[in-house]
Amino acid sequence: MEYRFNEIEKKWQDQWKADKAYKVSNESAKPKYYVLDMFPYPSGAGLHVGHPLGYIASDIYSRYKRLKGFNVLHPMGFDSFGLPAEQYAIETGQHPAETTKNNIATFKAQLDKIGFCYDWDREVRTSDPGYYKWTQWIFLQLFNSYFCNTQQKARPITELINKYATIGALPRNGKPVAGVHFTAAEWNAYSKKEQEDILMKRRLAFCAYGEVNWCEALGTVLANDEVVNGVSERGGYPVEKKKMRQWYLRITAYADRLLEGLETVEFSESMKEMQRNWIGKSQGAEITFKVVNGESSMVNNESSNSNSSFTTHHSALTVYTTRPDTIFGVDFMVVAPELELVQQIKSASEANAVDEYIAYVKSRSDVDRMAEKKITGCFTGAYAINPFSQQEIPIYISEYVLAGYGTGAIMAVPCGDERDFKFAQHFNIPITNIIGSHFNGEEANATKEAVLENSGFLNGMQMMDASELVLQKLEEQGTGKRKVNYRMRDAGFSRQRYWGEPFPIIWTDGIALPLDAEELPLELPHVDKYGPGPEGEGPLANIKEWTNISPTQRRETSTMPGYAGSSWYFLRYMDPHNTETFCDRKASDYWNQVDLYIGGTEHAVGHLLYSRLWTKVLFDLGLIGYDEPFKKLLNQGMIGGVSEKIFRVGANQNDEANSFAGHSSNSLVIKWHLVNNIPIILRPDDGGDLNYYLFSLSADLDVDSYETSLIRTSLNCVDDGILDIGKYKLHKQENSLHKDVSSYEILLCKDGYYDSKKENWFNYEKKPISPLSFKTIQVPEKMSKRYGNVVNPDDVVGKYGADTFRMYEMFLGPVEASKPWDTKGIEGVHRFLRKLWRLFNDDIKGKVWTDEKATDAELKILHRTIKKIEEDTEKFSFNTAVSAFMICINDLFDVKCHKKEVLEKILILLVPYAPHIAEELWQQLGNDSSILDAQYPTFNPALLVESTKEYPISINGKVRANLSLALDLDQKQVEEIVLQNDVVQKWLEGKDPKKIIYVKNKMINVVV
RNA sequence: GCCCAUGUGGCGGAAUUGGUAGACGCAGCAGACUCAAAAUCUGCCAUUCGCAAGGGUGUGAAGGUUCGAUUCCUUUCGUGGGCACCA
Repeated sequence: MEYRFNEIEKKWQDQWKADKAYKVSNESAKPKYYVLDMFPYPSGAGLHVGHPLGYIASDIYSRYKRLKGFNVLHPMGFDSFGLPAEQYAIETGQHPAETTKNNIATFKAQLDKIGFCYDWDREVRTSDPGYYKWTQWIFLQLFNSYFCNTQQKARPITELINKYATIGALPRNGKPVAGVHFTAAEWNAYSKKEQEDILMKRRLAFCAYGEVNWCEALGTVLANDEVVNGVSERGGYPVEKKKMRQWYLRITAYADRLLEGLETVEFSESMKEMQRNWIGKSQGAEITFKVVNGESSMVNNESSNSNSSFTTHHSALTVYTTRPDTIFGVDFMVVAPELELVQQIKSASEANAVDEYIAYVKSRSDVDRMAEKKITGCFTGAYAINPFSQQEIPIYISEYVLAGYGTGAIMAVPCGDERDFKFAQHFNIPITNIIGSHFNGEEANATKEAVLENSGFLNGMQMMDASELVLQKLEEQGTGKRKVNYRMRDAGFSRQRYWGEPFPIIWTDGIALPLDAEELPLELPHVDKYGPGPEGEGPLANIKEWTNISPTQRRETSTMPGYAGSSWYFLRYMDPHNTETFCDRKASDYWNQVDLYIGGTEHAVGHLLYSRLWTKVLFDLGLIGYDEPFKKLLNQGMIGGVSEKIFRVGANQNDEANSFAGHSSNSLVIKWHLVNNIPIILRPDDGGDLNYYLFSLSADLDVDSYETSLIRTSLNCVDDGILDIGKYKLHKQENSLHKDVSSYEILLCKDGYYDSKKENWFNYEKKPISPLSFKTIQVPEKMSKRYGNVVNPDDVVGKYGADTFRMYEMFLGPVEASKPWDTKGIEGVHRFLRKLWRLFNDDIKGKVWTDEKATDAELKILHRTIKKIEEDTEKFSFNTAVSAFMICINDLFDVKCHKKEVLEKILILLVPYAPHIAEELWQQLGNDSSILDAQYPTFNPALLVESTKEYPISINGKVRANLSLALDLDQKQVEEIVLQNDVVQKWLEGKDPKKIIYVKNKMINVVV
């Protein structure tokens, strides 16, 4: 009987489904274990072989834990709201709900073929009304909460209202500031709208006008982490700054707790570091400088509610610095051009220049700014007064200072800051050196270890100590205070799109009123057109009857971003069908934190921070019992694709007269399609006729002198690294604008080696080459439909079976490592499974397993394997576990062991990795119950105890001999035996050894 | 520029945490079985000198600590990832 994996896998997948073998209960006497995968976005392209890597790892661990006696929750679902479905809808008119449904069906079919142990009864889809009802509900909890600074946690907003109505909002010390502080009486006298506006500034989900990343092409705003290098992460469209009313989550309030929480979870160091960088906490000081205007036209306006934190009059300029110790080195000030303050301090004589400069800055997009980092700026005509030296310091504006960070203004210390230094040079501002020889006048030196000079009362002090003293003085004078700053901004939470959760908010007379919980879910209305609405609003604004409830009531027309649904999905799995609450407290208490979370690093700052935030808020409000969602995070690497590339040769740089000379590499693409006899040059296989190449060009062509570039072929045209020219021509014909390919010549080139860095060939060796065999060049590249290098797991599973596929993906290397997919090695894993099969069944003889008693040697093989597999699985070292299985089967073959006593234990070890074959052979051994619930074998150390050890004997650290010695020998006995050894004698050359090192059970080293 | 990883045969990768470098697999070579192929099995497989016995060299590079270093330290180079006018 042979190993017919297709039949076996189908049979058991059906059986397990019928038996509900993966059904998980919330009631169990067993200890719980929660294994979670980052659920996929169901894209139209389906799964490729890279996706399941993490799923396989989590599946192995889940099954392992189950065998170990745990009640294991291992669910799967779909993050099914999002941009691509909507883009597709715009293009094709198909409703996102429809395409999403189809895509999910494809995904599920693909996943099921791999044999995962998901409890599909717990599946969640973020776009289901039954699911997003609770996303909306949690949003309302955020809306109805504020962050209490004394308790450092979220509290119901009603508590704040109570406080305002009874005691008001008064400063803890200092004078009340208008617009910020008020008494209870004042509060009670405010209009409803005024009260709501004040409350909005405290809500955890709030609405505000702010600069957002507006993407015109996508017709929506994007969160900071969705913008990469000034363009949208999805699609790569330009992004501009725009002031709009947006919803936000007040994640900045949780900055400290998000940082502290990292200490309590097992994430990789790099992952934690990324989150820390994103939060970007820094400690420093806010220092207030008095401002004098050049023409002394002092302004005296009330402070505005801009994003600067000005609380005093505009006769002052507050800056944020992490280096208060450099206060005497301040040679100028720089204010962000966007700040309103600029208008108030600019002097009459400079006003024109200032306005011109501001107009210039506005004209520049983020992309421009990043592309060319020019030094630009403009003097305002105003001066600031140094609070210690009382010196007048000129105030400039420049785009290098960001309005959104700190106070939007800096004190510039050119001797200690590179940017300040360059700015000073550019505008010829004299530089004060406060760090003596540390500053060479050529470039700034940001040292923290200098002794201060030219620094008034700080002279002679270490910078570190000076910081503290300056802070104290500032506080005494009331001109500054300690201040912690964060780079992180509040998270933009609205999108001008259709395919997302609608906000359960109705605008009434400009007040955002939440829906009642009973009115949820607020379902997405049906639309016919997905185009944007008027004035930058989303498609929902086009449906008047839905949007305009009454003359005074209007629905919110933006929808929630992609990360809304994924911020809490791990909770819904615990209690997916509950219609009363998002997740019953009993269920979330039972399953508690996710014990193991597996997913890619691409979500390091987005999804992980947001779900950590939501968890903390839910915890603060007493809705769940823990404030970190994920106990341990394992990052799987990305499996990349490999593109099969060939060379195209362009113009000969030296020979103008050549038939294809004179084309720049840019025009090559076109020329290649248009001009006859432009060669595609392929790296040829070994063997064949070198002259063919020279002959066909009838010239002594040196490829090195030509522009060469790599072009992709399609995987379909390549078999085992050899290009099929016929298929390739056909492929080109189908995909080319110019259907006539008859003129394309494919030529051979001398062999050489390929330098991937320079994308060029070097060092041609004169090897004979074959005119008929064309090797392609394999270049690792992202797996993408566009590149034609996608490998579908269905194909691999069809050819080798799910068990082989699972084990092979693990065998490729450590799960955390990124690597390109390469099908070549899969044969080895497949051979292993067939070999395992032959321990039970012979192709000719049929059943070969026996009931005989196992020998000690056989038990030793078994228990060595139990130990190794268990250890490796525990530490997620799945690649070495697979190799341990191979060693075990090889060993059992060597001793011809076909004994059930040994084999059935091996099968249990194998279940997590290759469940189908394990179950099949388990049943063949005569077991009635499923192997999925078998008991994990226990390792018996007694069986592996050895009495002797084959020691390597080294002389001066180099192994020269091996010697089998009893383990209970002491140093002296060992020395005697070792010295009698012939090889040792030879190396000693009659001398006495200086020293003999004997490490029990390890090695022996003789020092001569 | 800053931060974090990482570097081992033709290839993917092992190495019990300082103790026989290259497990396991792929590819390759030689052989067995077969009319043949597939499948399977056996042997070889870092490099170099040597008929062999046996030596030399070798974990990106250069130093150091140690009886002994892929592992620890210093310097340096390459690759990958993250952040990037964040004051």
